[in-house]
Amino acid sequence: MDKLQALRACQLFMGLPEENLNELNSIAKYKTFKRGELIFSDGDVGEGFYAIVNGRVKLFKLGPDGREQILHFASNGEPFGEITLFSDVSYPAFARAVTDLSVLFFRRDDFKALVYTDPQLSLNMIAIMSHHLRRFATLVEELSLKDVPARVARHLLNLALKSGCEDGNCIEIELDVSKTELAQKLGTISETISRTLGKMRLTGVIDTSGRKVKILDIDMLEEIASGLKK
Amino acid sequence: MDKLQALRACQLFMGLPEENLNELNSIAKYKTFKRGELIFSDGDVGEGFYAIVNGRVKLFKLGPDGREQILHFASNGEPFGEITLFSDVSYPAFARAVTDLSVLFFRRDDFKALVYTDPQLSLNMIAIMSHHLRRFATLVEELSLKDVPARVARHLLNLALKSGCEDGNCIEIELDVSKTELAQKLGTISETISRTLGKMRLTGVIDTSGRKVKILDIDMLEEIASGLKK
DNA sequence: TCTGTTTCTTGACTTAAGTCAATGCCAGTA
DNA sequence: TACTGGCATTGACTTAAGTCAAGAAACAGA
Repeated sequence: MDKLQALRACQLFMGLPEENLNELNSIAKYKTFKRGELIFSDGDVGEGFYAIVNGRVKLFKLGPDGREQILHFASNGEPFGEITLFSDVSYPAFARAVTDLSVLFFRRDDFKALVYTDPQLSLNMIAIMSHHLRRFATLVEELSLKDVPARVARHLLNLALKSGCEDGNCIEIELDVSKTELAQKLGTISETISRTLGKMRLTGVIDTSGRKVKILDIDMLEEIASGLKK
Repeated sequence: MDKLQALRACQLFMGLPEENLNELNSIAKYKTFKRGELIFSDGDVGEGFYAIVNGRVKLFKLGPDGREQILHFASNGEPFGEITLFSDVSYPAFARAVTDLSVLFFRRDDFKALVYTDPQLSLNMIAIMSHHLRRFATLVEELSLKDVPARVARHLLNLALKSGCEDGNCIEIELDVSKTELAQKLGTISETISRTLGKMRLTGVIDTSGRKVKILDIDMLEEIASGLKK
C-alpha cells in the first residue's frame, strides 16, 4: 500500500507542493473497514477526518423511526468527515462502509497545522465544501418542494447525463445503487420508488429491467422532473 | 458610510492584516436595495458576492407551484452568494431583501486574487462554509425524517436557547419571523403551523399570543422535537 | 446447483399534511 | 374613525405518500 500514491489521487491534495505531500504522508494513518462497518455516528466527537483510498462510504442521517436519509455516497479519492476540522468537533452524520474500505485518517491537529501554512490546500478544501453546499441546497429544494416522481425523474436525468449510453433515440442507464438506497437518497421508501418507476413504465416514459433503465421519452421525463407534469 | 468599518464587522474578514482590509476596501462596492427587492435569482450567473452592512436577506428556493423554501436568513456582517466564487458561477438560490438593505459587493476576480494570497481569509471562508454545511445537513434531516410538530418544537427550543428569557419555571421567546416565513423555513405552510401551535397550546405545552410564545413544558417539547412523542 | 437472505413488487389501508375557502385580526394610513 | 391589505386561524376536504403484509425475484454463499 503506497500512501503517497493514494494521497496524489485525492482532489483535496491536488496541486500541493511535494514537500507538503510528504508531510501529509507522514501524518496519514492507513485504516481499513469491513463492508457494513460503522465508521462514526452523528454527534460523535471526531478526532479527525478520512480520505478514501478504495471503497465507498454512505453518509446519512437517521430518523427516530430508524429511517435513513442518505446525504452522500463518497468514493475513491474523496474526503469525508472534514467538517469536524473547522466548525465544532462533532460529526454531522453517520458514516458506514458500504464496501470493504481502505482510508487514510488524519488527526485534526496534525492536519490543521498544515492547512494554516498551505494556501492551495485551503483552496481545495473550499472547492470541495462549495460543491457539497450546492448539492445540499438542491437536496433541500427537492425534499421540500418536489414530489417523489419529480425527484425520481431528476435522478434518472442526472444519471443519463453522467453515464447514460445512447442507443438509437433512447438512453440506457444503470442505477448506481439498490432501489432501497435510491429511496433513501431521494427521501422516500422503496415501495414508493417501485410504484413510481412502475407508473413511468406504464405510461411509456421508461422501460426497466433490474437495475437497467431505458429512457424512452426524455422530454416527458424532463417535464416530470420540473414538476410541470405528473 | 464608512466601508472600512463595515468590513471590520464581517466574520469573513476577522483577523485580516490591515493592508488586506484596505485592499478589500478598495475593491468593495457599496450598494443598497429596497425592502422586498430581488437581489439575484437561482441559476443566475453571478459577478460576485455580497456582505451585509445593514439589513436582512432571505435566501430561498422556489417550487414549481410557487412555494418557497427558505435556506437561510442572512443578517448584519454575513456574506451571501459566496459560493459562486469557488464552484461554478451560478447562484444556488434566490436572494431577496426582507428589509431595506445596504451591502458591500465584491467582484469575483478581484476577490479571488485576494483569497489566493491571504490564508486567514480562506480559513474564515472555510469556517463559514462549514457552518452552512452543518445547518444544511440538519435541515435535510428535519425535512426528510421529522414531522411538522417535531420541526416546530425544535425551532422553539433553538430560539429558547438563543434568546429565551426565563420567567419562573417557564421560558418566554419571541418568534423572529412571521408565521408564514416560519412555515417556509420549516418546509410547510402557515395553516399547518397554526394548527401545530394550536394543538401545543391545547395540550398545555406552550402558550402563545401574537409572536410571543411561552414554553410551559420544556421536557414535553423536547420529546416532541426528538420524535418520541406526538 | 441448491438454499436461504435480502431486495423488489404489488395491493389494501391509513395518515399527515396540503388545498380551498371563509372569517377574524391587526397595523398602517387616509 | 373607518378602510385597506396583509397575516393568521379554523373547518371541511383531498391527496400524496407512508405502513403493513404477502409473494416474487434476485443474489450470494456453500
